[in-house]
Amino acid sequence: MTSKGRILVAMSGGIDSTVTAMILQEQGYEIVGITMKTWDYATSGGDRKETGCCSLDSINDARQVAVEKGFHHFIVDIREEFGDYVIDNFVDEYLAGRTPNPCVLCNTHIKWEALIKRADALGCDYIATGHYARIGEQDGRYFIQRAVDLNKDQSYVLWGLSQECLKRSMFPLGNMTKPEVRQLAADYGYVELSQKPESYEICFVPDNDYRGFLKRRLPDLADKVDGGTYVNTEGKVIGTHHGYPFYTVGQRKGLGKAFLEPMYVSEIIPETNTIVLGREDDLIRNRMMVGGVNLMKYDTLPAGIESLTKIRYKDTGTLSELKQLMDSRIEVSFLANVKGVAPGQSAVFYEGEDVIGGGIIQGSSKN
RNA sequence: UGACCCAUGGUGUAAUGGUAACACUCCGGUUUUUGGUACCGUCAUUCAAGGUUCGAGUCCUUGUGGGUCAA
Repeated sequence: MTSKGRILVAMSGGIDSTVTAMILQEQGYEIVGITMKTWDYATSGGDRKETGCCSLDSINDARQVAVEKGFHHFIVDIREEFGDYVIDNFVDEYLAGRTPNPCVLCNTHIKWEALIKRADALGCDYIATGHYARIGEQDGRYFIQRAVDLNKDQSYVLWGLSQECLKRSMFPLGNMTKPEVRQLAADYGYVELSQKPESYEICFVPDNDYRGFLKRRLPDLADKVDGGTYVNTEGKVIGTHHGYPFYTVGQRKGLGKAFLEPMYVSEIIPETNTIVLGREDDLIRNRMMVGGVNLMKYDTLPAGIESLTKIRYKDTGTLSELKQLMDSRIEVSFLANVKGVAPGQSAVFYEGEDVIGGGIIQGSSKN
């Protein structure tokens, strides 16, 4: 077999990772498929469903493709690490009054670490996934670039990857559109797979109800935090809520109480189980502090660098100035107002198509 | 228990005697590898009983339930 090298492909059994494997195989790589078992649906309740990145029940689908296409396939059980890290952090963050993004954590700390280790053990030069993103290189540094298909661009959730990981990662779908990928799947003979609908939820919350997940995880929580107070921006009590962990900054729906106008969660105060509600204008911010920063494109940020900063997954980004502080924090000054800056969510900095880096939002302010 | 005011969806309000409307909540959908946002949509209303009128949320009477003034 004329091989360009051995490559480890993370396969969920879904359309994207399956097509990824087949593209690379066609390009002459020797494929080693790997599927990570991160969570048991059997113990988490809810229906079985596919998800974008971690369709855990599709191990068999992945294996079948490997058999049909004639490459190796391994299953890695990382339930323990996944639980200790991603799920515990998920719960802890909500208890701290923040809004976690488990997919980012999982990519950064679980998925890629496990993949790299396996790649080494299996003698693979590269690892590949079905993410819609690209990788760029400049002055010896590697960085994520947004996908050609902006509708599917997943660069936002990949800001945490280290240089070591990036150096050895490939995203064959980064310059393709979703319709093209579907067509390819059909061309490869996987018609059913090519028509699989997209679906979405946190992979370990299959019923898409994170509040219910928290309650199942912490049986005493609901009673303990029920009956907290809503206050307005003047501090006046205007109602009661079901407990601060069940709300997120910027939230409008689900407040359970009618006010004269739309009200939004403006601030969460875990210490007193208080939620500050404000009008839409009260969500406006133009500065924020980002911690746990991972820089990709630069070793240290050029002074006064401007970036298009995203504060949530589906965000077109806001022009801003970045100022790197000593302790791996970045102070962001937005050049336009942003609304609903939620602590715990990821901030990702873009320069054109390139991801400068990212971090976790710690707090925000106005002027 | 003297006088006066009020009563409309789950909530807050609107409707010269002429098809009961708006906002918020709830629920559903679209979008989305997290949360959330945004957008679309559904359900649902005249306190009760009489009366006047071609026609009553609106006017009259009584009842009920609130509120205000009652040395």
